Amino acid sequence: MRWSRHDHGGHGRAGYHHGNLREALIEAALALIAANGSSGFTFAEAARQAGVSPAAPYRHFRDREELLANVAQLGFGHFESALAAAWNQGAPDALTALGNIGKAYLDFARTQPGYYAAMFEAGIPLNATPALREASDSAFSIVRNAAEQVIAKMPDGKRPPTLMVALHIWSLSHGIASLFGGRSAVQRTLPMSPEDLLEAGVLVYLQGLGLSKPA
Amino acid sequence: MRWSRHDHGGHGRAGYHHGNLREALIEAALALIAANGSSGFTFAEAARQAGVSPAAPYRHFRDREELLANVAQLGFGHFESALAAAWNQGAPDALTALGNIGKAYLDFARTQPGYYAAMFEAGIPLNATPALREASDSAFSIVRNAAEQVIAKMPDGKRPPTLMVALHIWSLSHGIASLFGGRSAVQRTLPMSPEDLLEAGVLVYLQGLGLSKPA
DNA sequence: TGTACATCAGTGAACGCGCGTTCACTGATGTAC
DNA sequence: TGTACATCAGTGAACGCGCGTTCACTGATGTAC
Repeated sequence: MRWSRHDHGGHGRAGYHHGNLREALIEAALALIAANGSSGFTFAEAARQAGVSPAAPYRHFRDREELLANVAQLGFGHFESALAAAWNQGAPDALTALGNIGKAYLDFARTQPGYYAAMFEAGIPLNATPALREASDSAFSIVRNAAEQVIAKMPDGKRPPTLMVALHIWSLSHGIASLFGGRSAVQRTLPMSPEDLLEAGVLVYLQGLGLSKPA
Repeated sequence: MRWSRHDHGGHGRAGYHHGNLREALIEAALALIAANGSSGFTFAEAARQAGVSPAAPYRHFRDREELLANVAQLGFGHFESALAAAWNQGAPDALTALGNIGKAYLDFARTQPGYYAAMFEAGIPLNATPALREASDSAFSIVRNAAEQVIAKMPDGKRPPTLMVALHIWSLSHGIASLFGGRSAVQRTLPMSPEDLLEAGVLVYLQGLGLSKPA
């Protein structure tokens, strides 16, 4: 956290102006959502954590929902990066890399519960903002692109629709994350890790498409 | 809605005792959740809709969460019935019947948004109540049993673990329902219906297991 | 470089609201005799 | 069949609370000249 240039050392805010309030509010919201779920976040509490009066947030966000939408949008950005890193341009091979995307999905749900809840559980419509929709689409396009490259290796006549495959992978990952990942309250107990469950599911699915892992 | 025996015709409640308050509160909660999401339900409003003072619900539920847990439990009961009906004892054949379970899953999410949200989105831990856990387990066992019967037709050495298959089907259904089903706020637009997406996914998956639909 | 001034990003007090929960109470119901 | 009484399932008033939001305001910043 950075304060305005009038900060006089470690005593917290010194200046009248915060200097970084917008980001501080987003961080506070993130922490609150991670701790208490998406409904356990209030505008007032976020202001309090940022060390600012309850009216101050209105200089930066129209209302509570606009702040939430911003958190979700940022979340999709990080999500996209995480998925892209997992894909790693298809290395070592497309099938393995696609599996890594699934693992990254679960990993994100677990390690970024604040973002994840804002993105998928807060009830914010994806088209609340054009930017939000774009961020979400970009993240999805990583999966779509991965599916495309996996499919490209199939014999010509047997290629399934890219979008469908991408949606299946996404949905399976999302379902497993929702039901067993995160430390969501639903928590059904499992005889295997969510990661293993997902990996096995993706393998079976790809086999059904006529693909199997290279030895 | 039935009132106490002191009801004197269509004028609403007449007696001092409601006679059916517990059920009326559950119905009110259900309607509120369906209309406003799981967080848009309050104890006070439920009491109001049941035509009763705000203190009355405490005669039947310890607190808001206990009422929610009851709604979720009832929901799992209806869910189980719906899945069992879709399975229809494996008719006409196990593979088709398994697909029908998936469709019933989506159908339930869409037509019973109140129950669905209480069950999966309200953040009620499954072990809030032993009865809740049991209701949830019973519903899942329908899928597990269906998977078992599908697998039973496979050649001896190639049978995958029943539980794993059941979890994959459940997860894929749940993921599609969460992302594209219901009239949830996440609503990504699709080039196909959620039902078709799920059916295709299940088919590919089963093919990956070495099964294909009988002609 | 200095000064006047517009703009920006905060303050803090106040509002109305609805919520969850409690309390002593009371009307209605059911049961023992 | 009637009466006394325990129990049950409501009432309604009140509480403290935190929220979202507004308002007129003011200190700090940046810019024109």
